[in-house]
Parts: sequence; C-alpha cells; structure tokens
Amino acid sequence: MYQAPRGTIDILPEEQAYWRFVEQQAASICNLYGYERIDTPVFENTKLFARGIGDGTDIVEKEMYSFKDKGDNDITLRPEGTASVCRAYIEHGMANLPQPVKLYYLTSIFRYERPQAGRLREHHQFGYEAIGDADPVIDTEVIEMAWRFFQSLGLKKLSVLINSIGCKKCRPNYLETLRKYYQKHTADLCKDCLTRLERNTLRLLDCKQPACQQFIDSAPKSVDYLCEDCGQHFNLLQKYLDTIGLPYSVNHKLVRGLDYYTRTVFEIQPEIEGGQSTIGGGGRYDNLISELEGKPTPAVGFATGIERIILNLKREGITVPPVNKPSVFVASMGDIAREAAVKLSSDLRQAGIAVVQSTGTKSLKAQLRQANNLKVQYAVIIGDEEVASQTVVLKDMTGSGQETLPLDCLIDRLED
RNA sequence: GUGGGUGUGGCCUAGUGGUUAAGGCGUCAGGUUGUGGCCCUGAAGAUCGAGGGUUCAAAUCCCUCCACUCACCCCA
Repeated sequence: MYQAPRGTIDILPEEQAYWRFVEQQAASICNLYGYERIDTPVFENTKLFARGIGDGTDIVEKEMYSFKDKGDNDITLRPEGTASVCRAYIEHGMANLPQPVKLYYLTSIFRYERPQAGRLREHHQFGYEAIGDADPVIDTEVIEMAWRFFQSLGLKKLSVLINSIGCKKCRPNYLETLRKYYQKHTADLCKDCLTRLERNTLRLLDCKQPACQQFIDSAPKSVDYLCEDCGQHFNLLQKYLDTIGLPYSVNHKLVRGLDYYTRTVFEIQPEIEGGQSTIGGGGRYDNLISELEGKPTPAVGFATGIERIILNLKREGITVPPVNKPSVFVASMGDIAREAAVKLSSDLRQAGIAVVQSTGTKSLKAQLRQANNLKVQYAVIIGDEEVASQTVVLKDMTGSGQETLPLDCLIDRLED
C-alpha cells in the first residue's frame, strides 16, 4: 500500500477547521499591522539558502532537499522562508518602495530530519518580514504582532523570550570571550558541546545536558559585550516593550540556529516543557540582504510552525470555528421524482444554497439516515405526489417537524 | 545521524505458541405501503505493518526492513 512519504502528512477534512482558523487569524493580524502577502517559489537556487542560512548550519549541511533538475541547475526545496522573501525584495527593486517593506507568507517548508512530535519533513510556516528599517520600533512591532497573533488564537500560556546577540562589530569579541571561557572547561563538557565549541560557539548556551548547565549559568552574556549602538538598540526595544505592556523576559541563553541573525533574537514558547516546544521565533538580520548581493539593508522577521500551533490549540482544548457545511439534503423516490430532484438541486445551488443530493436507488429511510449523518438542517423530499402537485416536503432535521409547500416557494423559504 | 517504545478490519481495543483472530465505535442494509435521530436484527470489512527464519503448529518467539512515536542532534 502506498503511504505518504516519511515526515509528511495528509491534512484531512476533519482537521481543516484548525488550518482555516490559523490562516485566517494570520491574514487578519497582518492586515492589522500593514503586512502584505507574498508567495515565492517552492524551490530556489541552492546557493540562495547556502549563502543566507549559513554553510555551517545543520540545515544547509544535511537537511536540505536538494537536487539537480534536467537543466543541470542546483535546486533546493525551501528550508525556511526568509531567504526567498529577501531574494524577492532585491529582485523586484523593493528598496525603491517606502521602507520598511512589510511582507508575510504562509507556506510549506522542507527539511530532511528525523520526524518527531511537532517536527515534520514538510511542515507549514506563517512568517513575516519587515525589511528596510533598523529602528527598534519595528523589532517591537514584530514581537508584539507575534504575541497578539497567538492571543487571537486563544493561546494564552506563552512566554516571550528575548536576547541580543550583537552585530558584526561586537559579536566577534563576545564569541572570543565565550570561547576562551569554555576552553577552560573542555574536560567536563559533553561531546556535543565540544563540537559546538569548534563549529557553533553560540549554541553552547543552548545545551540541554544537565552537566553543562553550570557552565552556561556562569558563562559570559552577550548583552554585556554589545557595542554602543547594539546596546542602545536593545535598551530601546525593552523600553518599548514595557511601554506597550508586553510581558517578556530577557534570556541570555537564547540563541537561534540560523547564521543570519544580528542584534534582536526572540522566541515564543508554551509553558509546557518538552522537546520541540518553541512555537515561533525570529529576530533581526541586518546583514542578510547584503549577503545576498543587495545593498546593505536592515530587516527583522518572525516565523511560526502551523503544526505546532495546532498541537497547542488541541492541548489547550481550544475550539475553532467550524467550516461551512451544506445545510440541505435532497431526497427523492422514483424516476420521475428523481429527475425533479436533479433539477431542484441545481436550482438551489444556483441560488447559493449548499446542497447534497442523494444518489442511487436508496429507500427513503436510508436517504434520511444519510441526511442525519451529514447533520444538515433540512431535508427536502420529492416523490410522485409532490411532482404531480408541484410541491415539496421540507423536513426540519434538527427537530421533528415537516411541512409541504409549493415548489416555487422553497428557495425563499430556505433563504430565511 | 544516535538511542528507546510501538505496529491486530476505517478508528479503539482483546488475544502473549495450539481448532473458522473476539468485541466496541463507525459504515451499509432491514425492523411491511413515502420518513432520520433511540432501540433491535443482520451484513460487509483483517493476507494480525512487510519479508524471512525457528517450530508439528506463530498475531504471539528470533532476524531484517518499513512506518509511527518519544528523547538527543537541530529547529517552526
């Protein structure tokens, strides 16, 4: 039997209410903050991601769905959203628009990873980017928007963590200090941390091994090594977050996995501890556009995983608006009535009334049973008698009543 | 990529070496003429994840693979 490829899922009809809800709230919050939708290709030139995300990251090294197409081009299914949006910004000369340019997307993301709770090989992200502005007001807005988005979904038990990891002026000093600090403890570090020390120093702060926690707690903090501009930026961000009353905490251990982040980084996490708990994250990436051969342009963005959101909605027992279903079932008996039912169903739909019509030669009992299972509000019944008298039986499926009315009154009656 | 757990009709579950794999939910049909929901009756639906092995005999034991799941790595 064919199965969906590992790490992919079918989103079945019974799940769709969650997806529609999340997507609608996403579009609505973007509208509220002046972000416009952009859709970029599912695949891009491999170099775009390698340059943007960072050659040394796991995503680029081992998680990308990369292949050569028949024209011998190196192609990759997008492993994140930001690089593509930046490419589009540069390609379409959006630097000439009033800045910042604010864009959002809802799209599939592909990473070849081992599937786990809240982690798939194809997953879906909602993300947004404000490109062309270095003002911490925009950082504040991006964080607030994420917060409000989750609030609008009914997810209340969340915390916002923020940190600043500096810029290309001040970060090297910090990394050097951090490295020196850790080199004194190499004998006691876990083996993953030893690799991190060589390859991704910041990640040392993110280790989950109990034995490594003591080193993290007393490690030098990035905020103590910020240059004047970065320090000022971070202070203003906190001031503005205080101004709008957004609850957050500064977390010195917060680092993010992609190389392009500068200054502000933030994550939003549910209270419940667990493996793949982070529900969304983002930050500033002031060097990415120039890295992608655009002129130097500051930017800040956020992305969240829709599967993880839905996981949280379900865990919190949050009910979502149902998707619309047909409200009328048309049942008929006999060949003549059947033809009348075909015509009637067509006319009802023409009038904008959603209809399920019965098929096959089922007994009336069976047809009504089907109507009941479909949870329609009304069943319309047509038999030979009704055809002869140009009437229909309108049966209220939510109660027990029914009435006979002239055929040409039915639409008006149903539209009430 | 590393390590643990799991895999029985569409869904949930019983069965842990021995006759035709049991039940619940769901689906479909019937309970007399054209009426659903409750109830009753019946039916369909399972090569017990796949392949190999041990055995007189395997859903049950062993191996391999696949998938799901949990943790790590990493990330949304």
